[in-house]
Amino acid sequence: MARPERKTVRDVRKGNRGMLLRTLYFGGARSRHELTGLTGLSAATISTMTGDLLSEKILMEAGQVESDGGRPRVLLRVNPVYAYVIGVDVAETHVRVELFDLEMKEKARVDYTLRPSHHDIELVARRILAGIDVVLADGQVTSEQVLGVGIGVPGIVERGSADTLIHAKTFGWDGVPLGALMRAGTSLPVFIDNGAKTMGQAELWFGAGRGADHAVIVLIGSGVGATVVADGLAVRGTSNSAGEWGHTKIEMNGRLCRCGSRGCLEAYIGAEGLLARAGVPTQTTDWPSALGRVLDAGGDVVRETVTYLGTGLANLINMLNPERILIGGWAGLMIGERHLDEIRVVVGENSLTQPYNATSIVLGELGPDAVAMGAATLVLEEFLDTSAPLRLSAVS
Amino acid sequence: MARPERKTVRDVRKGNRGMLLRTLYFGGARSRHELTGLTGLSAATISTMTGDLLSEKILMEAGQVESDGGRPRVLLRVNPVYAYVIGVDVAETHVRVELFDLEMKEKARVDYTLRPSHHDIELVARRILAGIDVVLADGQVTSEQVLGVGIGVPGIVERGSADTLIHAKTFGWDGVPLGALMRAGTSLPVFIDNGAKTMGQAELWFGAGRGADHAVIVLIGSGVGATVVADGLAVRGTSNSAGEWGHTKIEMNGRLCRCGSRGCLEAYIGAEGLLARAGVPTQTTDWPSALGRVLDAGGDVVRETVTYLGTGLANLINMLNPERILIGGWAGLMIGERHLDEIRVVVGENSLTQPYNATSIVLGELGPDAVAMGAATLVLEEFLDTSAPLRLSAVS
DNA sequence: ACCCTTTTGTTCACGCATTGAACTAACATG
DNA sequence: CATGTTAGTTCAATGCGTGAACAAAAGGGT
Repeated sequence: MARPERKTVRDVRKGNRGMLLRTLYFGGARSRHELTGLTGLSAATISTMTGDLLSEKILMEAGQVESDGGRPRVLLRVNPVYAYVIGVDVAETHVRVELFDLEMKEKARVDYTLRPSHHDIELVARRILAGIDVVLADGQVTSEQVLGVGIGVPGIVERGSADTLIHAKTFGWDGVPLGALMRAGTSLPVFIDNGAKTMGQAELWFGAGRGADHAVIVLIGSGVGATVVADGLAVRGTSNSAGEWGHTKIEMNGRLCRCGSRGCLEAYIGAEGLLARAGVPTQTTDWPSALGRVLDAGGDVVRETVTYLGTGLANLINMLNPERILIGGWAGLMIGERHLDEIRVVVGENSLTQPYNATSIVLGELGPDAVAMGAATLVLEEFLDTSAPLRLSAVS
Repeated sequence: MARPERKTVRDVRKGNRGMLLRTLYFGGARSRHELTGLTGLSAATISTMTGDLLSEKILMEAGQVESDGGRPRVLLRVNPVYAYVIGVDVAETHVRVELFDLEMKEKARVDYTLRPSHHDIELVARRILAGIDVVLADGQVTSEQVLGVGIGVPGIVERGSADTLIHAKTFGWDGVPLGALMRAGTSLPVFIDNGAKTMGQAELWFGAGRGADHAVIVLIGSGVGATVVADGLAVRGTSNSAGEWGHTKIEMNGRLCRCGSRGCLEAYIGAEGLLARAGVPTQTTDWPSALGRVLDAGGDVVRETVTYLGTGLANLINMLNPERILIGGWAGLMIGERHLDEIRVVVGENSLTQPYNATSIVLGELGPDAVAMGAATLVLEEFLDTSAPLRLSAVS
C-alpha cells in the first residue's frame, strides 16, 4: 500500500523532464520534433524544456538532418561530459574505482589488491577515498563535475533510515557503517548496494536486459544471487535483501551449504559447490580454469549441474513470470556458454507452459567487470530521475 | 524500464485526490485539519478538494469533534453508499456473485452451483450476467450506481492488449475470452483476475495484510498459489501469471504432480497431495474433514508437511524479503492453525537470518470466501486511483 | 532574384494546479 | 459580550502544459 506522495505542479516538470532525458539517453540523438512524438509532450513544452536543458549544458546539439523540402531538424543529445559518475567494486580480492562519463565510457580506473586477511572496513574506506582522488586526477575531472559515487559491496546492504549498514559474513562485516565512513571523507553523494545487484542493474540498463520490464538477472560465481526486476524496477524487499536465490532450497536434506543449511541451490551450481562435487580440491586451485576442465570433461556432475540450474530457473519463471532471464557471473557464463540449450530444455520440463513460452533465457553481455559500472548506474539513475543540476556549477 | 507517462497539471489533481481518498478510506473519518497533516497538502487544497468531493457526494460529513476551546472539527468520511461494486467468484463447484457497498459490506449475494461437467464458458458468462441482475434487484441498486464488476477465475488470466483470455486446464478453458463475453452482456466495466490473486488482494487490503508494503500471500487449497506484493503493488509478471508457487520444485525427482512434473511443492502440501501421501483415497471423501483427521492424527506425514511448507516459505523469504507472509486457503488455514509455531521454526532453519528476522508469518483472516470480495477490490482500486465520478450521475 | 511550399521550432495567452496569507466561522471562557 | 483559540475558506501569486499564432530555415520553380 505504498501511498503516493503529495504532488505539486513542479513535480510535473520534474517528471516530464526526467522522461525527456531518459528518451534522449537511451534513444540517442533526436530532434525536438521527434521528441514530441516520443514523449507525448507538446511542441511548446519540448521547446522550453530543451531550452532549459541546453542552457544548463545537460543537452547539446548534435548536427542537423535534412528533412525533404523543409527546415532541417536540429538533433539534440545528452552531453556526455556534462558530468561524471564514479563506480566502485568492493570484492574479495580487490577494490576497484572507475570514473565514467555520462555515456558510461570509462575515463579512468584504479585497482587496489586486498589481502584476504585485510578486509578491515576502515582500510577499504580509505582505499575507496584514495581511489576517488586518483581517478579524478587521471581523468582530469574536478570533484564538482561528479554527480556521485556508487559502491557495490558483497553481502546484505541494509538501508536504514539513519544509515546504511552492511552485513557480509565472508568479510567479517556485521553491520558496518560504510555510508557514514564515506561521508566523513567526501562530500559527494554516495549510493551503496549489493554487488550482485549493481551488476544486475548494469545488465538491465546496458547489457542483455535492455528494455525488459520483467526480468531476473542471475549471478553465478562462487556464490549465487539474483536481481529481480518487476515493472522496470528492482525488487528490494523490506530490508533490501531480496534476491538471495542461492540459498533457496532445491532439495530436501541435500548437500550441506556454507550457509549452514542443506540443499541450497548454491551448494550445487555455485562454483565452489560445483568443484567440490566434481572432486576438485577447492583450496589452492585456480577456480575458473578448474571449472573449465570440469565442464569440458562432462559426465554426471555436469549433467546434474544443468539439471539443478535449469530447475532453479524454472522456479523463478513459475514464481515471477519474467520476460527475460539473464545468466551472468563468471561461472554462470562458463556453464551457459557450453550448455545453454540443455538448460533451456530442463527449464521447459520444469516450468508451466504459459510462463515458459513468455520467457527468453540468454547470457549476460557485460562480463564480471560490470559491478563498478552498475554501481555507477545507481548515480545515473538518480540523475535521470531528478535531473538535479550540479551542486555548484548550476549557474555557470 | 517502465517509462513514466507524460504528466500535466490535471494529473497532479488526480493523484492528490486519490491520495486523499485513500487516506479517508483506510484511515477512517478525519477532519480537514487532520487531513493536511496526513496528506501533506495545504489547508487551501484540502478545502477545495473536499468541497469538490462533498458536492459529488463521494464524501459525506460524519459528525463533529470538539477541539478544546475552538471551533469544532467537522469529520469527513467516504460515503459508503455513493456507489457499489460487484465481485464474482468462479470456482469449480459454483459461481457466486456478490454486491458490496464502498465499505465492502455485503448487500446481496447469489450462488449458482456448477455441475462438474458444465464448465462451458458461455454458461458461466450467462450465470454471471444473471447474477448481476439478481444482486442489483435484491440490493435495490441501479446499474448506474455500480462502479464495475470484478471476477476471480481459476487458471491463468492473460491480459492481452486486445482482450483478456483465460487458460484453465481443469475447466477445459484454453484461451477463453470471458472479457468479451461480459462486455457483450453488460455495459459495466469488467476486471478479471486469477482467484488466488483476488483473495490475496482481499487479505492485503482488508485482512491480515493491511499496511504491508512487501508481502507474500500464500494460498493452499487443493492447489497452491501465491500473491507477491512488492512496494505495495502485486507483482504480475509479463503475462500476468506470476505467483505459481505450487509448481515450484522443492525436491529433485520428487513426487509426481498433477501438472506432469516432479517434486512440485503442491504435490506435498496441496490438499490433494497431502491426503494422497497420508493414504486417504482422494476420490469421494469430504476433503476438509479428511484433512482434519490426518492433521490431528499427526505422524510422519504431518511432520513432513510442516517441513515442506516451512522450506517453501523460507525460499520465498530468501528470494523476496517480505515483511509479512500470510498463509491462507482452507487447507493452509487448517495446517497453520495447528502447526504455525513449528512452521516458523522450520522457516528459521532454512532462511537467512537477516531476512528471516524481518518477516512475520501469520494466518489469513478472511477465510476462503474472500475471492469475490477481492475481485470487487479490483474495481475499488480503480476507483480510488482515478476517483472517476460515476458515468451518468456525475452532474446530479 | 523572388515567391511559394514545407517542415521545424518558438512565443504567448489561457486553463488549471498548489500555496501562503489574509480572512471568516464557530466554539469556550470569564 | 469581549476575547482567545481552533477550524475552515478565499484570493492573488506562481508554475506548468497546451493550442494557436508566429517565426525560421530550408528546397524548388519561375
